[in-house]
Amino acid sequence: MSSKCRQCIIKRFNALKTLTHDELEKFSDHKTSLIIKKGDNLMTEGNAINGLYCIKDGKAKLTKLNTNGKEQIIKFIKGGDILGQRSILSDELVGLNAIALEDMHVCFIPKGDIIETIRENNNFSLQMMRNISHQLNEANTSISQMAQKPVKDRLADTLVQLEELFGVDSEGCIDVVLTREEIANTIGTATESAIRLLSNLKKDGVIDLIGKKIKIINKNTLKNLSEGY
Amino acid sequence: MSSKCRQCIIKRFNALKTLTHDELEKFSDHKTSLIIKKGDNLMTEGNAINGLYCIKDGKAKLTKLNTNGKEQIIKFIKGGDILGQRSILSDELVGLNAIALEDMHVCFIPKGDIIETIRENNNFSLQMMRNISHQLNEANTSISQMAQKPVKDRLADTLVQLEELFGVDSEGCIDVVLTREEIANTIGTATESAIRLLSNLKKDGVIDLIGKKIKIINKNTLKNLSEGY
DNA sequence: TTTTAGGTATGATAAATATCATTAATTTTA
DNA sequence: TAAAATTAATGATATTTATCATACCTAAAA
Repeated sequence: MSSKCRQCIIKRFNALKTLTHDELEKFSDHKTSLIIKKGDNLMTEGNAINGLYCIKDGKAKLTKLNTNGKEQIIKFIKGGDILGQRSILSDELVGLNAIALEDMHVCFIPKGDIIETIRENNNFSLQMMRNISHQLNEANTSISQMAQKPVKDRLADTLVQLEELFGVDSEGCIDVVLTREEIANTIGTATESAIRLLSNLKKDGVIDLIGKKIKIINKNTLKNLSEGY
Repeated sequence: MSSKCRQCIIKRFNALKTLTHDELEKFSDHKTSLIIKKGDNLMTEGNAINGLYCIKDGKAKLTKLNTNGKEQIIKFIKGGDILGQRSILSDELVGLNAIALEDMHVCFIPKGDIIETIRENNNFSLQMMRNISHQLNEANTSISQMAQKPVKDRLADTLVQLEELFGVDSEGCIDVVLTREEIANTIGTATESAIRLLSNLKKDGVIDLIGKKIKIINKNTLKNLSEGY
């Protein structure tokens, strides 16, 4: 069941690709494989974390609970992604909730092994830094967009990004199932507003709505909308 | 004029404190001291960066130019801060403009020395990671607040944060001079809206406005406002 | 299968925020 | 110092977005 890290495909996509044979063996020996059910938390805001999660399969939303009780979705993750680096590196509490959008297969690698590897393998730590730095850049862009762009533009941008991240299914729909509320919580608006704007985009022939699924018909129009045109 | 890094006070505040005697000497030999005039750019969005800036003295705003042409202020920095880590670590172009809010004294340390030190001094790179990770956490919080909180709450929060960051002058005013437009660009609203809300806060006796300077009279009320009460 | 609940959709209305216009104050420049 | 330019302030109005109400649809539960 629980296979070797050395053979895991996800190590191709991230900092794990810099690991030596011995380091991979160490991770293999110490790792735990777990299944996270849809709706369950992989990480919880404010908790301590004692390891790194490697997402083998499945999708999750990273959220923050606001003082007004509303959920803000900060980011989406999928197979190949690594979770928990930020908290481990800064030695701070977890800042985000990670909630499974569908059943997930995940490996957990204990903190000790990670810290040891950071200290010993320069390429690994450099790759981690690169990753976090990239995320910081994305976050800064997000701040700017949230602060300055109207809801309609943010929705258009989010749809384009979701398609790029998750791809499309056999019918050409964005390959992730989100409730309208989750879409609203991503762009930072009321659920009804998100629904209304989606309906408008459908009416204009820019997207199609098939149940919960969304199909982008005219990506260029969406891209223009996201920049305010 | 251009003193030794070893004696520089700012090394106490950040990753530089982990440097060895020899590393500090190396930095000292290669560094350039420069003076940035108020309004000048220290870094420019989209440019490559070939070193790290240590802020010895002065204040700057870190901004992003939106597609609609508006400036969004992402962060403020001051003496003791380091600039450019993110771009150097991720080997990406600079993501933010750094614009001096007053005349600044800055040291520039070439990229080569930084990369070398990252590879050789584990504590240094760990400290850098810690810093970036912390910034990422702050950025995520910012996203959530921008997306979910009304302008009034964001203004209240910003005022509290500015006072915590820059402290107060001899008259008890927040010790940084910002135009109303810059305040608006920080919280992501129209200049007139920011002005109006500041006027309201003054009318309610929560703050005082003395020219461009702002004095917080009731910090608790501001903190409550920032959480929507 | 009927019932129930959660999610989606849409109208009506209220509240928040932006824009436009104008004046006043302040700072910069000549 | 006077004139010009920038910044601040405030009213009037338009636009955006949220909230409330209700209906409809879909999927799970009894």
